[in-house]
Amino acid sequence: MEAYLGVHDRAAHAWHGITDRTRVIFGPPGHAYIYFIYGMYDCLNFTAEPEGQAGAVLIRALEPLAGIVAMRRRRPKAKRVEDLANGPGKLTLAMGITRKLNGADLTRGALQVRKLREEPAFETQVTPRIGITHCADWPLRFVFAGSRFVSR
DNA sequence: AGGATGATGAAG
DNA sequence: TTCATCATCCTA
Repeated sequence: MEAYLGVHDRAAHAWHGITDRTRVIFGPPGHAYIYFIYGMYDCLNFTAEPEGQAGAVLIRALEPLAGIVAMRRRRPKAKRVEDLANGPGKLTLAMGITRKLNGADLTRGALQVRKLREEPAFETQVTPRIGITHCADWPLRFVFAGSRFVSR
């Protein structure tokens, strides 16, 4: 995952201020911000700041723990389980997440974030963000060190 | 290394 | 109304 900080972060969509697109980033925390990119892909973020402030976390990858058969069906090009959701566009494809869920409350409804059943077996490592041009060296990317499921 | 593919925001 | 840009993925 990667953090995007808001109006002072040139790499963040919220850098432009409140627009039709960025409205939910300025809304209450715990909601889904989903945007369309490169004419083809949706990317999933969680809003993470109080209402009125901008800040969100881009979910770049995940380790499939359930629903793997359905994920394989949605991503026939992925041969290995590691390739099902090891990128922000791949992740939304594998999960069947689209912009229809933009603004959804993550504490209830179709798309929910739950606590892990057990603590992850990895250390969290902080690195620069990837795939951007502005502020690319800011240490705002958080990965499980050594996990086979992180994005490139 | 380059193409697919279209919304977004800013400028004119 | 145009234009550059883009928090990507895939094939080569």
